[in-house]
Amino acid sequence: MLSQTEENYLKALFHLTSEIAGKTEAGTNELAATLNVKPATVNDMLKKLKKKKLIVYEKYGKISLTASGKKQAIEVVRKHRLWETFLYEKLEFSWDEVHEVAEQLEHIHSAKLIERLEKFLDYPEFDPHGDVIPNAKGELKQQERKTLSQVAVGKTCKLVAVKDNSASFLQYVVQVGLGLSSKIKIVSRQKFDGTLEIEVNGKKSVVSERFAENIFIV
Amino acid sequence: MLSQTEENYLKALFHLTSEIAGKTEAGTNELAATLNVKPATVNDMLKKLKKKKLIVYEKYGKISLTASGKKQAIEVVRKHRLWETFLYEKLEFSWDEVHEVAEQLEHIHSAKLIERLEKFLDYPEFDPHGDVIPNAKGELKQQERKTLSQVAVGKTCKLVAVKDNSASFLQYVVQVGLGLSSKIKIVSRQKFDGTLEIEVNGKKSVVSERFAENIFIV
DNA sequence: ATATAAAGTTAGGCATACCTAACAAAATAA
DNA sequence: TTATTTTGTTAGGTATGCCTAACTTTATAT
Repeated sequence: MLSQTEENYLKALFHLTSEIAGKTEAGTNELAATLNVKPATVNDMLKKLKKKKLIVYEKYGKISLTASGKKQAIEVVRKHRLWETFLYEKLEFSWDEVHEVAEQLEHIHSAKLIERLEKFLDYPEFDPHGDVIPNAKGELKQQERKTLSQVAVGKTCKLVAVKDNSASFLQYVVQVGLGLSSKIKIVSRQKFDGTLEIEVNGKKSVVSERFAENIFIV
Repeated sequence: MLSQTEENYLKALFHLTSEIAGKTEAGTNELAATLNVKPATVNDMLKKLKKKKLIVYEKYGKISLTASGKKQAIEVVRKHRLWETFLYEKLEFSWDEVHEVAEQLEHIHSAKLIERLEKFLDYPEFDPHGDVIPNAKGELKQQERKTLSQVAVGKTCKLVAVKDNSASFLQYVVQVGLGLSSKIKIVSRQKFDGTLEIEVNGKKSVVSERFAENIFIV
């Protein structure tokens, strides 16, 4: 049985290596930043997780999940999203309140509890944030993703991944105020070259069609 | 914020010093047995809890909860019993499955969660075991207890406390197969002297009226 | 009243999960 | 290509919560 901490490491690795499309490996510092601990602490845990065959990792190398590690990470994600759905739909929590409590609830160990909770919620497919809830077999229905370039003017969508992985592109993404789960509103589109005006957290930006083709949204 | 372990110590102390009527203090070994740890471990924790002013305790002395400690213990009990009710009523857990999972759920920290859960369950007064659920203020409605001698023939009741605290009596109680929460069925009563025939876990015993007057039931 | 048993305490250890400080390797920039 | 920055590692330390073994105090029994 994994500790809460181990589960959190696996979950963070899962998000770092699969939600941002294309990236299949993560680094020590990156993981440390995600978990709000120091790189030295992560290093300790990497050795432990490797010994348990939950990650693939060599000294000074990149980190990725093994099949076993990924399976357990997805189970945690599944629990998290089911609990978020419960809090939102049954206990009338607001969109922004569910996450923190679900962070705790996701670590409750009981297969029957999750099975029954899922049934009680009538087998939801998406959590309150629109993220896919993995099924009991750990299958993550691939969200059919469109790119930002395909969204109609006036619509709002959510960033779920980026296609290009280069530093220059990612820095650009950050500069526009975007990140995973950012809500993007399409303000206007130029017929000439597909240039978009978008709005993110009240801030408007103009981006090229090529940029938009590299943003996966839902 | 208390750790899960600290919460478990307070909860155990609460049960040891208030559920068995009359007893207001507990001992190190007793607490160790309840928590399935060694007395030395309990000793460490006692120092910690004392420093936090959650318990009253002197070296080689008996242990009891301070007002603050009791309040926090009751909060844990409240959470536990609300979760048990949720599992039983909403997720169709059986009577004997709820406890283990509630042991985990009771440690989730979120005032709003418990508030909303209680509302969702429509402010239940008793958990699936018939135990009183403390309200949000930590008030434990005193269960009006009858004694075993007042129960009608054919009825089944639950032992919640004993009146007499002597070793001879308690040993007798154990000998009859009774303990806290035992279910007792009244098989027959002699008109002559109130002698009862009772059934506990399928085992029948004959006890005197005086014995029955010393057993609190619900 | 004293011997024995039970209850409680202390010292020293261990694993987990965190830290800082110093260092080593790899990536980036001049 | 060498200097610098970034990234990653190691060693040694901390607090929590558990342990065993040895000891002390209190309670019980003769």
